Amino acid sequence: MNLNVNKNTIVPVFYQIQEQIRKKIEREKLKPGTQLPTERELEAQLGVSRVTIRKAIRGLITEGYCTKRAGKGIFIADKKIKTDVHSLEGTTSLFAGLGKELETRLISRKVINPDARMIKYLQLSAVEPEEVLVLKRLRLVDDEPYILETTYLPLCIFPGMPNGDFNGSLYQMMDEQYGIKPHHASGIFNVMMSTEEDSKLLNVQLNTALLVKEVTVYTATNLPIEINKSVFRSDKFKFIVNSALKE
Amino acid sequence: MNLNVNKNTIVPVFYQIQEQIRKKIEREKLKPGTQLPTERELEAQLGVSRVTIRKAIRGLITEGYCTKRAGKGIFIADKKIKTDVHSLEGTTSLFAGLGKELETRLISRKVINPDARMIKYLQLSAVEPEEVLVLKRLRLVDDEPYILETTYLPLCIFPGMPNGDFNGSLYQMMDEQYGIKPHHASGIFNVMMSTEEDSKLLNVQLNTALLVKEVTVYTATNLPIEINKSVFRSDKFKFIVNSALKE
DNA sequence: TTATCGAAGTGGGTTAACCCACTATCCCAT
DNA sequence: ATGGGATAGTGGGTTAACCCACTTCGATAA
Repeated sequence: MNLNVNKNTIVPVFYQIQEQIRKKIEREKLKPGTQLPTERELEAQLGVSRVTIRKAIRGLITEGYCTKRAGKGIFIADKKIKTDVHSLEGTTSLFAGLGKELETRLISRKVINPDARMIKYLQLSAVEPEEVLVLKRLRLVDDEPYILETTYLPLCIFPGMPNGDFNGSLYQMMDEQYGIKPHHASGIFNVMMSTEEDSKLLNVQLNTALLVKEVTVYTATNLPIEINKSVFRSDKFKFIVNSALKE
Repeated sequence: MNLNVNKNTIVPVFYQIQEQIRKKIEREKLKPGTQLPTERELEAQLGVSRVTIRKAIRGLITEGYCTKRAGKGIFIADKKIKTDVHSLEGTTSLFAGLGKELETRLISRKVINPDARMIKYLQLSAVEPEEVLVLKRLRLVDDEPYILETTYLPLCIFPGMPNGDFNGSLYQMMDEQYGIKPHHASGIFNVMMSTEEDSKLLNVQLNTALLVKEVTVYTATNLPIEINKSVFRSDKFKFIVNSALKE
């Protein structure tokens, strides 16, 4: 690996290692898919403790440069997919555009009574709120999970929806079966650490940094039709921003 | 603090602690500004090692729930500012709208020869590229750093710019002195770990997760006038997304 | 009174050692 | 030939101990 460490400096050892590996990846001296030496090998080669090695790698994982898998090893991550932070219907069509085949796997479907937050964003009746269909779907490419998407759909707008087949494009289904077209959306974008469930489904280590986009989707007439929470693996995505400055 | 830990489970101890504190913050049982017990106190109270405590807190810091300061302690972070991922000119006006006084501190100004990336994005001459003014500016509120902004301005468009005063709104200056108005922008949005310089300037620990927006700004006639790289403290900001779906 | 220094307390970094869960492989019994 | 189980190797988690840098604040000295 050709790394070296200077202990007679204020710069933390874990940081020195992290930066050297990062630079090798950026300069493409380490290519996607390459396996790094094992933690115990790096420990011996560099003469530092395993804890320090792991601290160095953890930062690289947060930024999406590396992935780890217990029992297997540490690997250089593939290049990130650029996705537009705006385009929502993109999820299905984005991957088609990239020539990648997107698989959608339904994790769970249930009908629930909405909480205060959903009532507010979906503009449901405060007195007798309609039920909401909650879909949790995993988006995968080549059997590797990319996005965990949770969708909240008011049943008053989509009656009979709970019996649908959710392995295709949801927006196509809305259009074909209900004549409803999503038009615009607003919401927030943030960083979170993976929970146990996220980790299992997205096949990442517990407590990995993930990117979350949570938006309310409206029709052209400003009728809210969906709350969409998408959790993106940070080693798989970077986000494109296209802004028009306000007047 | 009223935390407890169960060691007879597969769920990692650090994660149990992290989740309990997170929930207390979300339920507002722990309010912004509150100081948490010291690492050594938590260690004693919970009967776990200090390393485990620190691992738990680190996740909360990445998500922006907590901040730490050597010599001082661990604190619950203030609520995040919601900022529109679109509006660029916002930086100065956003804070005005929030009733917060934004201070801009010039960190460095230099004139450089652009590299290949800048030539491409600023559409400079490939043969004899014009020089570029690089401004690094820190944006602060109440003496607390919020954003580290690096701006690349082609001197062919802004002659004489290097002698300006950069403690106000840059876009106002462009308009008043050069008659140039930013109109739209495009670029990427991502997560990164703080470098040594970032950490010092933004007053966060080395290797803290930060949010980066890097865009090229254009006039209404599609003339590129600026590359803007803004590094946001993840404990200070969440980002608003407003999308119009494409046809 | 004021400036300075140092002690105490905070988080930051590192180590060596240990046990566990997950993965792959290989060998053996069927 | 094949299924199953032991085994070795990977990362995941945790501990106790140590030293360091930064902050605070009080005691001391000018």
